[in-house]
Amino acid sequence: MQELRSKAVIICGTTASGKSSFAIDYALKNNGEIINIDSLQIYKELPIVTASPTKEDLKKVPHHLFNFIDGKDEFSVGKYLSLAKETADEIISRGKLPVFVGGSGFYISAVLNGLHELPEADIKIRNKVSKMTNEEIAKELEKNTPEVLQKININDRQRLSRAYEYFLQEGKSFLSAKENKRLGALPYDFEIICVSRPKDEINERIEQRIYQMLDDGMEQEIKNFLSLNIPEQRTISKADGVQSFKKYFDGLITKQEAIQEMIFKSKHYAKRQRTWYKHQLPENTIRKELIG
RNA sequence: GGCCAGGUAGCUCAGUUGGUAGAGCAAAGGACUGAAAAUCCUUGUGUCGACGGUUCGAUUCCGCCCCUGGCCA
Repeated sequence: MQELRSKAVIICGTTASGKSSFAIDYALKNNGEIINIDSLQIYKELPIVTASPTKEDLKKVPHHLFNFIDGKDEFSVGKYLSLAKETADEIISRGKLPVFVGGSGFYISAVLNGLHELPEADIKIRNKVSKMTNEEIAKELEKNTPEVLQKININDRQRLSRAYEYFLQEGKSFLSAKENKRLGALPYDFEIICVSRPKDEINERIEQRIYQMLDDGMEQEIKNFLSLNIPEQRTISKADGVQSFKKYFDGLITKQEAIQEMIFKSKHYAKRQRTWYKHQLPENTIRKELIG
């Protein structure tokens, strides 16, 4: 006999696809509560830039895991996964439906499939590795676990560094880690809805939304954020628009150029999301084209 | 109207001492296992402004015309 699993829903879609308002409607109709599954809306510092839910949204239906992590703190999919499980279990215990909403493919994959059993990144080791050049890291990997270099491009700084960090922590090849079983997949019966819109429409909505963000006080928000001096390497600092506006504040480019750069970055992000959703989501995903 | 500088990829420009061209950005496709809005990989034929001339051969030299800036009338 198969155990009876609780139901849960994941609603994903590219940036500016309208997934958030779709999700609110969905939650209202299905006795649901919304759980964030977006890697940047997790942080509290940039609600406007990250298009986090508005006060009006929050009034309509309960939202969880939005804008609560301090940008200077380290965060990870692993941490997200346990928070997500806790939150969803609690929602289910109250007889409600968990409705995950967000665009981060990596997080969605973790929720659905779990993560390989391996230790979290160690900040001390990461800081040490961060001082090395790609060539130096590659040389060390070549010496110790040469097979990982077949899989990782030498320019792919992040994966290169992660593989070497893992070696330093565990003394083993990062590839062997991927043979470990996956743990922590959330034990629910998932319905996955991937919303989309024609590409031209997404592009237009991206532009419109950025002008709306400007009206909503994005410039001041970014200024405040920059005054916190959170390192540029942190993901929160790489939210689309932040570095572009920093260049504008520093007098390196015009405001119009900063806006244009932010638009380009957002379009690139949407592109990467499309690729991910096309190839990485499970077969039974419901693909839904939104209109209007 | 005169002089000067330009007109080369969707954009900004480089280049060809005459043998039909290449960067950045954009665009398209792809990868992805605790940093993921991250990180990375692949993809460049375009009447080289139009028309004539010289030449085996012109985007390159010459003439003329058109367009865009700037300066002078």
